[in-house]
Amino acid sequence: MPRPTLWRSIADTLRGELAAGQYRPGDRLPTEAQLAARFGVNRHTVRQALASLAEAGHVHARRGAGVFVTARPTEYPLGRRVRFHQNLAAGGQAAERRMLSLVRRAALYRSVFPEARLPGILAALEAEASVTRALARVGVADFTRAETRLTAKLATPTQALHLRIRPGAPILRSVALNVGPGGQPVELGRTWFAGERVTLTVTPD
Amino acid sequence: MPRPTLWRSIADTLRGELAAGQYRPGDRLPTEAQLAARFGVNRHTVRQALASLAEAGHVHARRGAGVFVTARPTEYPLGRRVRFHQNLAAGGQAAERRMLSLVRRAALYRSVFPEARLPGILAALEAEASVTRALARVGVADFTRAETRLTAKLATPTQALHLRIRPGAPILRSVALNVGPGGQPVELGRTWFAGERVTLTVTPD
DNA sequence: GATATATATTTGTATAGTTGTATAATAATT
DNA sequence: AATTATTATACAACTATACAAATATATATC
Repeated sequence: MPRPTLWRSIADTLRGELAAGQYRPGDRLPTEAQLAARFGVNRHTVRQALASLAEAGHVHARRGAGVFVTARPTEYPLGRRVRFHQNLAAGGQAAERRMLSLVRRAALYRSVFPEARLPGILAALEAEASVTRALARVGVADFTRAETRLTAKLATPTQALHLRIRPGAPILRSVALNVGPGGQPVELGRTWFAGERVTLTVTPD
Repeated sequence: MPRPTLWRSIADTLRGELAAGQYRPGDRLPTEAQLAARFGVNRHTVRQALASLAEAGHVHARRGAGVFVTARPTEYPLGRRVRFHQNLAAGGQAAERRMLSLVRRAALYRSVFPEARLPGILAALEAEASVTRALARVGVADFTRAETRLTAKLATPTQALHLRIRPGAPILRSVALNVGPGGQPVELGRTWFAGERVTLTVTPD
C-alpha cells in the first residue's frame, strides 16, 4: 500500500476525472501550470502525478503541445465488471470554476454557476476577484443564501495542504445555495473549513 | 507548569519575536537549518519549537518552501445568519448537572441545564422522557433555539460505538443553546451526528 | 493561397534548497 | 536503571528557479 503523498492524491483525482468522462480520449488536459495552480502545488508535483498516469497508459505528453488523454485506454486489470459512469451534467452546470489557487486561508471553496442563466459569468469571474462583484457584473445585484447543507468529512491530502491541517483531520463541508431576487439559483458554493479550528454558528435573526 | 527545556525556550524566543512584529504575517522565517545555527542546537530541536508554534497556530510550514507566519482571519462573514469564528477553547463552565442519554439512531446528545435557575429540573428529567415536557414541568412552557454552533470532529471510540461508525470517522458536533421566553438560557444541548451519514440543512425561516 | 519568420506557449531537464520522516546514538534527568 | 531530551545521519517529498527543446499561433511577405 503506497503512502498517501500529494502527487498520488492528485493522480487519483485526475484518474477519477478521466474515468468519469470529464476528459474524453484525445482531449488535451489543462497545462501543467494550470493544474499546478488548481491544486496549489509546484509544477513538478503535478508532473509526477502526470508521469504516473502516463506510465499507466492513461495519458501521454507531447513536448510543446500538451498532455493528452490516450485514445485507447489500456486494459483495466480488474475485469469486465468494472464500469464507469458518465458524469451526469445536471441542469445548468455548464461552467465550473475553481479558485483554489487564490485561497490561502482557513477555508477552501469551489463554486458552480449556471452559465446558461448567467451569460458572461465566466469572463466576469476572470476579471473580478470577488464572486459578489462578478455576479453584480452580469446583472445579479443581490442574492441571498437559500440553503446551507453541512456535513463532516475527512481531509484529503490536498485539502489538508491548503487548510494547513493534517490529512485525515476532520473538516466541515458546507454547500450553500445562493438565489437571486426572483428565487432563481445563481451560485452553488462549496466551502471546506478546518473543523478543528473553526466553529459555525447559526443564529435565528 | 512545563519543564524548561531547550526547545521550549527557543519557542518562547521566537514567539516573542513574532509578537514584537519582527516577522509579519505571511513572512517566511529563517530556515530550520539557519535557526539551528543561530541557537546553536540541532535542527530537530528547532523543529520541536516550530511544531509547538504551529500547533498554537502562530506559524505554518510548507514542505519544500519554508515556515511562514500565519495570518489569522477572525471572522467569516458568510451571511447574516451564519457566522464562523475561531474556536478559542474558552472554558468557563459553571456548575452543571449532566444527563447522558443515548439515541439508537444516527445522533448522540447530551444536555446541560442550569439547576440554580430551574429547581427540580433533575427530578423532572428523571420522570419525563422528553426534555420539552421536563422543562414544562418546572415552569418553562416554551423555549426557542437561540444559537447553534457546529464543528467537525473525529469520533472517539465511545461515540463510534453508539453511532455505529468506526473510531476516527468524521462526526458533526452541534451545540445548541435554548432560551426561555425571557431570553434566559434553559438548556445547552450537544448533539453528535455521524458525518458520513448525516447532512444538516440550514434554511432561513 | 502558400510560405517563411517571429513570438509566445508548453513540455523536458537540470540544479539547488527546504521541510518531513525514520532510525540510531548520546547526554541529561529522575 | 529508566525515561526523556538532544544530537547525528540519511533519505523522501516538495519547492523554487532557470533554461532548453518542441510546438502552436499570429504576422508578414511573396
